[in-house]
Amino acid sequence: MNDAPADPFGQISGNGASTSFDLLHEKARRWIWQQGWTELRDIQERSIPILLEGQRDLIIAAGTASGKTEAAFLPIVSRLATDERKPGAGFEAIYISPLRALINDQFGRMETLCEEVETPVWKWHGDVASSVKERARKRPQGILLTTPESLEAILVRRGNEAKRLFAALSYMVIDEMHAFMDADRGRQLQSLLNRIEIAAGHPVVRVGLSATLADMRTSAAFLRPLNPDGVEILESQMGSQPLKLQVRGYIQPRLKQRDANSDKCEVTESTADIEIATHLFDTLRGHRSLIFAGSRRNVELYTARLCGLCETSGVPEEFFAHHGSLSREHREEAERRLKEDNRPGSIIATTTLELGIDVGHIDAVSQIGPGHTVSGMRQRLGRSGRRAGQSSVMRVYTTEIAIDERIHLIDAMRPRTVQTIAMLNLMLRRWNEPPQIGCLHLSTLIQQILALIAQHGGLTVKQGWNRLIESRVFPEIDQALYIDVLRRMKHPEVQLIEQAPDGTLLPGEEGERVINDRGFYAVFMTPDEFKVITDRGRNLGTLPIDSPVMPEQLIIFAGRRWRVIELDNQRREILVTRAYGGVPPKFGGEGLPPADEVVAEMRRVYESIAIPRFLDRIALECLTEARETFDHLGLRHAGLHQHEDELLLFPWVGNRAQLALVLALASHGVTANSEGIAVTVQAKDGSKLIAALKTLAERPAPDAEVLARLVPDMKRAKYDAYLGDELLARCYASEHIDAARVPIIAADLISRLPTGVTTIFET
DNA sequence: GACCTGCTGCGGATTG
Repeated sequence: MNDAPADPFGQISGNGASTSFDLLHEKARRWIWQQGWTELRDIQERSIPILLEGQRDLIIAAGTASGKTEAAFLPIVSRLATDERKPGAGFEAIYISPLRALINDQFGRMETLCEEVETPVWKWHGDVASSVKERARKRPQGILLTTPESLEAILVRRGNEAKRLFAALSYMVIDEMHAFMDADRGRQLQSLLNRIEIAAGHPVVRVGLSATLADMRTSAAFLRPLNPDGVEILESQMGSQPLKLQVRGYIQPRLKQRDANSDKCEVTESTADIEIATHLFDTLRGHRSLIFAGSRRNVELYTARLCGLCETSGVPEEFFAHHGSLSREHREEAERRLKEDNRPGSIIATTTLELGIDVGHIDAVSQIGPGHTVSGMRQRLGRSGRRAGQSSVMRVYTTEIAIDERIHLIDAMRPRTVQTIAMLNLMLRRWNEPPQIGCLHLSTLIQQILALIAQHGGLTVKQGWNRLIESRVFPEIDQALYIDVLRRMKHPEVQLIEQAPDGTLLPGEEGERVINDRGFYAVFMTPDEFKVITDRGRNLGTLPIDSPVMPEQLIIFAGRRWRVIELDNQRREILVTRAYGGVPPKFGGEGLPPADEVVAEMRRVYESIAIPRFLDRIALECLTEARETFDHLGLRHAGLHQHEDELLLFPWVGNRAQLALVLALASHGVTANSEGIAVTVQAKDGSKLIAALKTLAERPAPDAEVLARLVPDMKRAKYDAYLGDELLARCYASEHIDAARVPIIAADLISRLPTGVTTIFET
C-alpha cells in the first residue's frame, strides 16, 4: 500500500485495471502518486467517472476509512482544473460539515491536493478570522469548507452578494450526511442547498457522504427532494473489516443504606464502576483507544479513576476527557495529544468523538452501557481498526444490579444487557434507525421564512411557498397549514412578520429582533435546565427538559424515585416529593424505551434460546437470568404483571407508541409511567386501567393532538414558543406521538391479560 | 432519553 509506483504517470495499479485513474487531471494523478498510493479504493474508482461528468447527484455510502472524501474531491478538483475558469468569478465547490473540527481536519488534507491543482481552498466558520472571510468574499474562487450556519449567515447578511458568490458553483458536498437527516438542522440544510442553487441560477451537483445511512431511498430523497430517482448511489463493497466484539457484564452489589445512628459513612463508590475502570486500565494502557462513557458525568468519573490508576501504578497519564461542557482548548489538547504523537493514549468521550474528528489510529473502542442508537454504535465501532488488515475491536460494558429479595422486577429482567444484545444484533444485521417520517418541523419553517425575508429584503407568500413547500423541503406541510403558520407569525401577539400593502412579507418588530440575534443562524436549541426542588425545599440539582414531565409522574433523580407535584415554567423549577415505598428500578426506569425495532428485538432476545457468541461469562449469566425472569413472570403470554403495589404493562413498542399509550391512559384518568420496556400503574388503579384499555381497544384511535395537549410543556424546538397551542400541539404530535397504534396496542394488552386478572379488576 | 452541533458586526481599547 505504501510502495510508490515506479512510473508516476503510468497505470496506478499493477494489473493496469484502473481506468478511472486515467480520467483524472494530470495534476491530480501526480498528487495521488505523491501520496504513495498504489491503487484507488473501490468507491473512488466508481465515483470518479460519475463526478467528472458533473451531471448526476451522488451518495457515497462507505465505511469510515474508505476514502470517501477523496472519492468526492479527486474528480471534483480534476474537473475544476480542466474547466475554463475566471478568477474571482465565484466559489466552484462547497463542502458542508456538521462540525467545525471536521472542517479544520479536512482543510489540512485538502490543502496539498488543492495546491497541486492550483485551486484555492477556504475555511469559513465561526472561528475563522473575519479578515480571511473578507478575502474569500472579495475574490471568491475554488473550494469553500463551511457549516450550514455559516452559509445561513452569508445568505442572510449578504443576500445581495449571493449571486456573485455562487454563480460559478458546480458541486455541493455534504459530509456526515446522516448527522443532518431527521433533524431540524437537516431541513435547514436542504433549504440552504435550494437557496444556493437559486442564487447560482443553475442546478448544482449534490454529493452526500456517510457511513451509516438507514435506507438509500430516503437518503436520496433527502439529498435531492425533487428528483430522488436521479441520485446515483455508491455503496462500498469492501470495508467490512474483521470484527472483534465483546459484551462484558458487571454486577453492582446493592449499597447498604446509610445508618443514621452510625457515624461511619458507607462507601458510596460503586464497585461495578471500579471493576470496569480497572479492566479498561488493564486492557487499554499502552494502546490507543476511544472510550464512550455515555454521559458527561461518567466521562469525568472514569477519567478520574483511570488517571488515579496511572498515578498509583507510577505510569505516565494517558487518559483524557472530552465532552461538550469542556472548553474547546481542553478538547483540542486531548485530540492533539493523541493525533500528533503516536504514543499510547485514550480519550474518554460522550458523543463528541463519534464523528470522524481525526485523532489518529485507534486500536480499540469501548462503550459503557448500550448507548442510545444502533447507528451511533456503528459509527463508534468504525473509529477503530482503520488500518488495512486490522480488526475493529469493540467492548461494551453493561452493569446490572445484584439480585436479592428487594430487587425491582424491571432490574431483574436485565434490561441493559438485553438492550445491548438487541442493538448489537441489529448492528450486525446492518440495520440503522430510519429517519422519522411525518414530522412538521414548524420551528425550522418559521426560521426559514424569516431567513428568506432577510435574504431578499421581503418575500411574497407565493415565493415562500415555492421555495419551502413546492421544493419539498417541508413536504408534510399543505397549503392550509402554510397559511396558518404565516397568520400566526403575523398575529399581533407574535409580530414576527408584517405585510406591506402589496402583500410582501416583511419582518415585524419581534422578527427584526429574532433575525438580528447572533444566534439566529442555528436552528437547534440549547435545552433549558429545570431545577429540581423537593417539598422540603432541598435543591437536588438540574434536569435538562427535553422530555415531557407531568404532575403525578415519577422521575428518577439523584438515585431516588420522586413524584412530580408541580411544574413551574416561569421559574424553571420542578417540585417533587419522595415517591411511595419500594425500591426504585436502578437502571430500567429511565423513561421512554428505544426505537420500535430495538424493543421488538429485545422481546425476541427474551423469547429466544440463542446464545450470542460475544458475551462474557457474567453477561451470559445476566442473559440467562433475564430469560428466567421473563418466563417466571409469564411474559411469553401475558402482557401485565402485578408486583406488590404496582402493575407492570409490557406493550413491546418503541418510544412514540408507548408515549401515545401513556397519554391515552392519562386521558382516561389512569396515571401511567414509562419505565423503559415497561409501563407502570399503581395497583389501586387496576380496574380503571382494564376499563380504559378496553375502551381504547374498541374506539377509533385517539387524536394525537388531543393527547399532545396533556403534555404541560410541548415546546422542544427553538421557535416553538411562537407557535401557539394549536400549531404547537400539531407539531408535537407529529414528532412524538404515534396515536394510530393505540387501539391495536390496547387490544393486544387485553388479549394478553394473565388468567384471573380480569375477574379481580372487573368488579 | 443523553448528548451534540452553530454564530455577525461593530465599538472601543491596546499595541507597534
